[in-house]
Amino acid sequence: MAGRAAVPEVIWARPERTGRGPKPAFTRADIAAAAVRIADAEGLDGVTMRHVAAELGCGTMSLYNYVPRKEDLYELMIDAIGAEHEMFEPTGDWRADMLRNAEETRAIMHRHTWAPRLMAGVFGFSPNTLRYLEHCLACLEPLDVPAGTKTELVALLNGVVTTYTGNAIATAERARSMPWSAEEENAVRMAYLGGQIATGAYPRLAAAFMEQSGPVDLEAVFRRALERVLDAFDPELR
Amino acid sequence: MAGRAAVPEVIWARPERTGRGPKPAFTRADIAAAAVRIADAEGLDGVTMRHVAAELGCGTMSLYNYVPRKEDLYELMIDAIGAEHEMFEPTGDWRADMLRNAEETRAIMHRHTWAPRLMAGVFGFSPNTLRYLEHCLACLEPLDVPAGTKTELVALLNGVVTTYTGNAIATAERARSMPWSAEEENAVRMAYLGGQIATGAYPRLAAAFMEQSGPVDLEAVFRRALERVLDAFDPELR
DNA sequence: GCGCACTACGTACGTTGTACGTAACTAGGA
DNA sequence: TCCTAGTTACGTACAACGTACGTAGTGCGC
Repeated sequence: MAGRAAVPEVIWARPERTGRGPKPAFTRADIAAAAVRIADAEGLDGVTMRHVAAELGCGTMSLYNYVPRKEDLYELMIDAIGAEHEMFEPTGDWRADMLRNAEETRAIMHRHTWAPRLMAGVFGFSPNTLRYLEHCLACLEPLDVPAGTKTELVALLNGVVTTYTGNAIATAERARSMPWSAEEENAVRMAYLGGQIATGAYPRLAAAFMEQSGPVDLEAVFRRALERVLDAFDPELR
Repeated sequence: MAGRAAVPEVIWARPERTGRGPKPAFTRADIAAAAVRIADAEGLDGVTMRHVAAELGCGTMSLYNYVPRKEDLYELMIDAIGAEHEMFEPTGDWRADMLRNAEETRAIMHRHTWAPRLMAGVFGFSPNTLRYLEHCLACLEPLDVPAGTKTELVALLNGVVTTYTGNAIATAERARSMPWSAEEENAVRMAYLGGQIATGAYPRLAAAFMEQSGPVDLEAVFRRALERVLDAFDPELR
């Protein structure tokens, strides 16, 4: 009975150990840690079943005892970095707390640049994701809106963080497997953009580019976006 | 001299035709259309170089004359569906216009369910992307904020649309290559979530779930998110 | 203590992106 | 006008991927 299940399966629902047979050599945490280590060092494309198995020191196919599909390995990775969230005691200032949560998410993603790409595609109700969601709801206790609105706030804020951080990181991550640097690629793209603007086909876009002096401060743009999202949920501002 | 360039390259910067040699059999539009057709019918994973070439009726490697890397094929696809934007005459009501733009983006993504996955990763300054950005800036003409703020609005709004639509679509798209339906997978995930909530480990999350009666109206959630983002940029509300 | 569920993992298959080599073709410079 | 250099076309080949399958060994529960 080695076949793969013909029915959907959530890896978190399957018990890590079922009393029978030899003791497993690794825990899920071991496997997740190995995969994260590789992704950090070599990028997400370095995370192959063979490579993770080698990192653990076991045969490739042994991995499939723990992880039925590669996608589940990704879920393990997301859950693993979810543990890096600090889950601090809420201060009573929901805005400040949520801002802190968002900044922390961003920091985690910068530590693990492959995270945005993964999070965009996975539904993700892993244990640590749930704990983080619960933590956010705790921070939002002082906010006087329906619970449903609070989850919408968390979702929207997370989405914005992922999008912004993901975009900021995407070029760097992609450049990893290329024979050129992220700066070089960026320069080429900007040169092309400049050329297009110079054609006069995009007057308003041109004006927007002329307006700014010096390079864009992505950090500030990100922070402004967060503030705006929080504004949109603040009853005192409406 | 068949080697690939050792320097970053933007496909849009390379001329489609350089007077020398035999006439190319296809245009970039042909290729993009073929790839889009396949992705619509079989999902993004169906878009392989071999498959696209077969759809065009040429040898696999001939494709590489037009598209140096597969990633560039993706850029072609994104640009192609960008042409589906309506670029209507701005009405003078920037909120209504931007709402319409966002709804249109969402509609396009629902027509091409692979789009969110692609857009998340690509920097994207394709011709049609630029035209759409210019169109948005035209719609935002009546809004009295700096041009930089306007581009931030467009970016944020687009990010929210992509995130929300992408999440809504992700499960369906993934289920395509699996032996089970999206509904089945969703049911299993929800069952797991219910079980977790029932443990009492996530009291606030549990409360949020008990609060809602019936299934979530994703459409309404999406629309509320849009309104909130627009609110956040509306000077009259601050 | 017996049997069965489980772990371990080597082998093998189908598929992917794409490097490389070769043949055919055509526009510009002589 | 012819020559030649740059293009197009595409078959072959390779390395790497996810993973199905089979077999051997292990140890818990009855």
